[in-house]
Amino acid sequence: MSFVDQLNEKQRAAATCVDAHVRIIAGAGSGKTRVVTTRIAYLIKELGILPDRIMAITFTNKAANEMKQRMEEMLEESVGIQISTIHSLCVRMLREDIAVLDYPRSFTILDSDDQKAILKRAYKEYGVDAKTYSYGSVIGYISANKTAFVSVEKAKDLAGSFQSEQIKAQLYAYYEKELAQMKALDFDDLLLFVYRILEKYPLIREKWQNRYDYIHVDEFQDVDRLQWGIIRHLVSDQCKLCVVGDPDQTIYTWRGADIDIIMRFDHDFPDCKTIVLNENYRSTPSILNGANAVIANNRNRIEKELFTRAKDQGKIVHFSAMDDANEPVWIAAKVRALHASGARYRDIAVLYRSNYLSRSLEKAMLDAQIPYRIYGGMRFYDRAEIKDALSYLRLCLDHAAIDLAVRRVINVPKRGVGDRSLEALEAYALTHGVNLYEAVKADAVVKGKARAALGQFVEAVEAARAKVHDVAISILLQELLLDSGYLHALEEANEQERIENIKELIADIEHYEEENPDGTLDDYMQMISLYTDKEETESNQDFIQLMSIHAAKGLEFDYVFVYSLSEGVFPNERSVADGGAAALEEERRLAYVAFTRAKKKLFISDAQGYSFVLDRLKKTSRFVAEIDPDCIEHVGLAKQETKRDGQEAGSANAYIKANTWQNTQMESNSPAKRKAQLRKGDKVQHQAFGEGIIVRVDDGLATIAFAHKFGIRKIRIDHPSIKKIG
DNA sequence: GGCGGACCCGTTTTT
DNA sequence: CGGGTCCGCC
Repeated sequence: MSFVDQLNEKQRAAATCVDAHVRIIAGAGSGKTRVVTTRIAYLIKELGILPDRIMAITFTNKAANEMKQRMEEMLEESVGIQISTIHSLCVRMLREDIAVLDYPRSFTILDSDDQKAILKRAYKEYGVDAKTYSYGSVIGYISANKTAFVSVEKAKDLAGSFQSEQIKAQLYAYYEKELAQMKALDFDDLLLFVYRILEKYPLIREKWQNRYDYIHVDEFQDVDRLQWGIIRHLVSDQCKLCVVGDPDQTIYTWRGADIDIIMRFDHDFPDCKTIVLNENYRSTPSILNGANAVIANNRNRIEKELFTRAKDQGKIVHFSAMDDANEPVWIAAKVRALHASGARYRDIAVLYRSNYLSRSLEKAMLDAQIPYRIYGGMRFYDRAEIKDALSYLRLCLDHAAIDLAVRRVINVPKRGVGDRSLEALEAYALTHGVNLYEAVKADAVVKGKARAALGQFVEAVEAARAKVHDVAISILLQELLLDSGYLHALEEANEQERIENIKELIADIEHYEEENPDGTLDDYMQMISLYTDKEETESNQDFIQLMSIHAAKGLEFDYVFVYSLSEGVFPNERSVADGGAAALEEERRLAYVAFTRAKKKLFISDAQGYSFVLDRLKKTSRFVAEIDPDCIEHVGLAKQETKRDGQEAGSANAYIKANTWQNTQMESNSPAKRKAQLRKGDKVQHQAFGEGIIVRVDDGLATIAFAHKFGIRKIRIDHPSIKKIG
C-alpha cells in the first residue's frame, strides 16, 4: 500500500506532482499538513530522493516540530529532512557564511527586551518621552522599515518635515548604529543579512541552491517580501518549489505578509500547477457554513466555498453575558459540562483576539478548578529570572554585545549599584575604550559597599569564564547563579516559582546537552534566541488551552470557545483605525481562522455592560451577525432581548436590532478631571437606578452608565443618592 | 545615592 | 496586572 492511497483525488494530485512547481490553495481543515508530509514521504520512499535534498519551511517552531514528528511516524524512522522556520534556516546559513559581511560566526541575536533596552538609551539621549512614543510602536516602525528595505537615510527622507517621523527616524538611526557596533542581529536582520549575502555573492548563492532539490513552504499566505526574496534565491533551475497556503487565512499583514505573493505565484513561475483543496475534513456543517458566511463578506478575496461531508453536531452557540464578569464564568461552566459528559480538557480551547484577555479567563478557570494552560503572552524565555540567568551566561562569552548583559544583571541581585554608578561606569568605558564589563573589572569607579559586591560579581564571572570550554553549560550556569548570589537572593525573597523556573531552565539545558554533545555555549545561546517559548515537555496531563487566535493558527480542537466578541475588541479598534477597510478584512479573516479551528462544536461569547478598555458600552461584534443565521443559536442576554421585543428568536438581524440601544455614542472624552472620592470606572449604587459605572467625571458632574432600563445619566458627584460600592 | 512603596496609566497580533 | 515614575526614607 502506498502513502498516497489515503488521500483524496486532489490531495493525491498535489502530493505526487513533483516535476513542476506547485501552488496548493488549501482551505481550512483540508488536510494541507497531511499533503505536505505525504508528498515528502512519497519523494523519499517511492522516488528514492535523498532526504537531505528536501527542505520544508514552516511558520513556527511548533509547526516545524509537529511536521518532524509526523514525518517520523510516517517513515517509521528519523530522517535528515531539513524542517525549520525561516528564521532558524537563516541562522544556520549565517553561521556558515556571515563572515563575508565581516561579522563573527558567534553573533548575538537580540530579543525584544534587548531592543527595548537599546531604545531606552536612545530615548534618554534624545530626550524622547516613552509615553508619546511607545517602545512597541517604535520597534514596529523600525521592523517595518527594515523588512521593506527602507534604510535609515531613506527613512529620514520619507519623514520629511513631520516631527514625529523625524524623531522615529532618528531613533532608527541610533538603533542601527548600536546594533552594528555590537555586531548583534535582531530577528529581521537574520533574514536581511541572508538576503544580502544571497544577492551579493553568487558563489554562496549557488552553494545553497545546490543543496536542495525540493523546497516546501507552509503557511505561504503569510510570507512577506523579504522572505519571498530569500526563498526565490534558494530555488535553482532544477529545484521544485511547493507552496501551501490559504489566502483567507492571511493574518499577518501587519508584519509584512503580502497576499499578492501567493496570488501572483503563477506570474513568478508561469509553469507552475495550481491545486485547490476545498473539502474540509475538520468541522461540522454548522461550523463550516457559519464561518463561510462570515468570510464571504470580504470583498478583496477569491471565492472559494469549502464543503464537508461530516455529520452535524448542533449549531454554533452564541452567549451574550450581562457583564464582563459573567462571560468567562459561562465559559468555565460550559467547559465543566463538556468535561462531565466525557470530553477531555485537552480537546478544549479558548481563543481570543488579544493576550490581555487571558487574565479574566484565567481567574474563571481557577475559580472553577479547571486545569488550564496559557500559551503566548508571558512566555518561558520572557520571564525575568530566565533572562537574568541567560544574561549571566552571556557574560561568559566575550561578545561585542556584552554591555546588554552587564546592564541587565549588574544590580541583580541588588548590589547597591544604581543609575549614578552605572552612568559613571559607562563614562569610564567610553573614555577608556573598553566594554562595560571591562569597566566594572577595572574597579576604578564604584566606591564603598557596592565596590565589594561588584568584586564578588566579577569573581563569579571570571571563575566561570576560566572553565567555559571545560564544563557543561548547565554546570556553568548553576555555579554562576550560586557564586553571584542570584539564587540566594531568590531564596531570601522566597521566590519559589522563580526558583522552579530556573530549575526548569537547567533541566532544559541538560536536555540540550544530551541532544547536542558537541554544542558550545555559543550554539546554545543562538538556538535559544529563536525560541520564544519552551518546547512543551510531553505530559499526559489534561488541561484546556488558552491562546490568542494568532497562536492557534494551524491547530484544531474538538471544542472551541471564542471569547470577547465585542466591537472594538474583535474586530480590534486600533487595528481598524490604523488600517481601515483592509484591516477590517484581516480581522474578519482572523474570525474565520478562529471559527474553523473547531471540529465538533463552536461556542462564541461576548458581554454587555461597560468596557474600561474601550471607554464605552460594549456591543456585540459584527462578526456574530455575519454568521449564517441557520448555523447559530443565541443564548443568555441576547435571547432575552429578542424575546422581549417579540421578535423571532435566533435571527441575527432581529437580535442586532433589539440591541441598538447600545449604539449610544459617548461624547468624545477629554481628560477626566478627578474628584477626590469618585472616579472614572468606580462602581456606584443609586437609590433608584441601582448599580452603575462612572463613565466620566467633569466638574463635579458624573456620567454614569446604569443597567438597561436607565442607561446613561448625569448626576452631581456629591449627590446623596449615589454612593460608591466595592 | 539607592531602594521600596504608592500610585498612575494603558493594554494587538509574533519569529 | 505590569511597568514606569515619583516620593520619602535610609
